Amino acid sequence: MSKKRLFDDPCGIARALNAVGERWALLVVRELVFGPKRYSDLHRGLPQMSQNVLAQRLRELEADGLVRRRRLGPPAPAAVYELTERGQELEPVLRALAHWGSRAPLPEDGAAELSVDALLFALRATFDPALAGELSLRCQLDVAGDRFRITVAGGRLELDRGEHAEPDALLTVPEAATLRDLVFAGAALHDAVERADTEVAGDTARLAALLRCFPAAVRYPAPQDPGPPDPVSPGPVSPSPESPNAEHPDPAVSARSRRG
Amino acid sequence: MSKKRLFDDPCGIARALNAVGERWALLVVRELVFGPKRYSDLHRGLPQMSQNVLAQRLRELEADGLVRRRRLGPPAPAAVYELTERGQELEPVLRALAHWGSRAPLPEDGAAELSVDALLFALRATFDPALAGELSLRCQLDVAGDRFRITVAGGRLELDRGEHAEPDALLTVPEAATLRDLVFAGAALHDAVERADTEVAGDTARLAALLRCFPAAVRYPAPQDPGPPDPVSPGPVSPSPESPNAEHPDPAVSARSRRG
DNA sequence: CGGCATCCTTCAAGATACTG
DNA sequence: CAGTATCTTGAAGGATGCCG
Repeated sequence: MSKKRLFDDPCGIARALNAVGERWALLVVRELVFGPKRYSDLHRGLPQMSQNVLAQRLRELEADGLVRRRRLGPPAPAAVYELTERGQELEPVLRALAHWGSRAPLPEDGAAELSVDALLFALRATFDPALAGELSLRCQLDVAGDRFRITVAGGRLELDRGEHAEPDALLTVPEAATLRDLVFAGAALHDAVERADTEVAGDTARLAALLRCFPAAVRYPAPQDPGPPDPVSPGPVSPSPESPNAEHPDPAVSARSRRG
Repeated sequence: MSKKRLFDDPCGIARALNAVGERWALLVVRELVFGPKRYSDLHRGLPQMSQNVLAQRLRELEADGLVRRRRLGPPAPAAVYELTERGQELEPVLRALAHWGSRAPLPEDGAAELSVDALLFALRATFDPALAGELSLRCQLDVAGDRFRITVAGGRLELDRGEHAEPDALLTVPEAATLRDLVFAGAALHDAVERADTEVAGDTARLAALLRCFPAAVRYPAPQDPGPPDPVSPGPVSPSPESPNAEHPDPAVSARSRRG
């Protein structure tokens, strides 16, 4: 029961790091932001994390009141972990980290694949209202069997597990990498469909527009063609000031719920 | 030159943690958000961090392009560390962490004091526009010799190192703990002045109003009197979801007096 | 098979001392 | 003042075992 190593610092940042600053802790939270998961699903989303560390992080997060362990069954004696209210309040932290990290270099020799939840959270964090414009769309998304619903309206994006009653468009991809290429590597929708690993239905024009709403400064290598010339310097220092403060989601756009 | 231990995960959160996820890294960034500092000043702000780790973190942050090492002189052969543009872009991350952590429990047996920069950043992160109302104020702040300028207007707070040309109010405290008690422990301004360790000038009414704009869910123990009963449960789960803090019905703050 | 606990190795963190 | 060198402690990583 070795006591956790804590910062003896009353600063809020240090207190936050005392709860979620240990290695892997925030990635475990990331795997839980879209809903409860079982131990083995957590391990699937974080394959590089050794299981004893996963168990220990879960114990610590539970002791700190960020994660709740719930037993399902008895018919199916499975346990699931879910974020408490306090744990869900970490979403702005994850969002800020993901936004900043989306412009950080990819790890070299990166062989690991994005977990489904990581990819979908990246969409949440890197959605750009300016690129969306007046786009309004309800899209049903199926990634490797996991179903999500996307709603874009009024310059805002909502993304959760679940199903739309009447989606405007459907997108089905066999694995996370396919969607990753569509969104972050500039892969063309029709190419993916022609390779028969992707299915689309409904308003594919607006679906394609949706896929262009996520500007990743560090591009994934394009899957087949070199892609458009992207003048992003890989250097350590940000080359241009860009938009100095594109942070505050203060959309003066009034939400127009279309589609009756 | 041991290579840093990296997450092999293309997720933006993991990539961000590869840069600032190591122990102490974000606290070093915190110490630099208000401007450049020398090595010894960094060490003063983080006394519990051993020097070899500080040197290593600085090397890593510099290698990742978040921190720049700059030589001053030659008259004074001192080196300072400062955040690069990329490093300054971490402020939303720090802000989200500080906001979340301001509701986290204080470390038990906490003997350490807030660093000046940590305290001032806590003001940035926990300022509540709803509590500020229509307050408008330019305040000059002197904490243990460090000078900051605060500007509140239109429900927004600005806080930087520097001086106001024509401040509406002045506040001088000998150490960080004094300001901490005034803001987060509910200490009364006139009591601090009477103990002669604090000096105020100008519009003290609006200054007192400013000090009430920072709702900390986890209250510091009051410095001298037991203070108002604060029903904050130390339990692991947050007792009530939102804004349990009392709002002081003292809206006599809309004055617009001007000090010559 | 899912859900961990245990054992062992490796490497980062922590404390102290020391140098240009 | 601004770090580096050295040593010790302890967490992370990997494998395996156990139990319902």
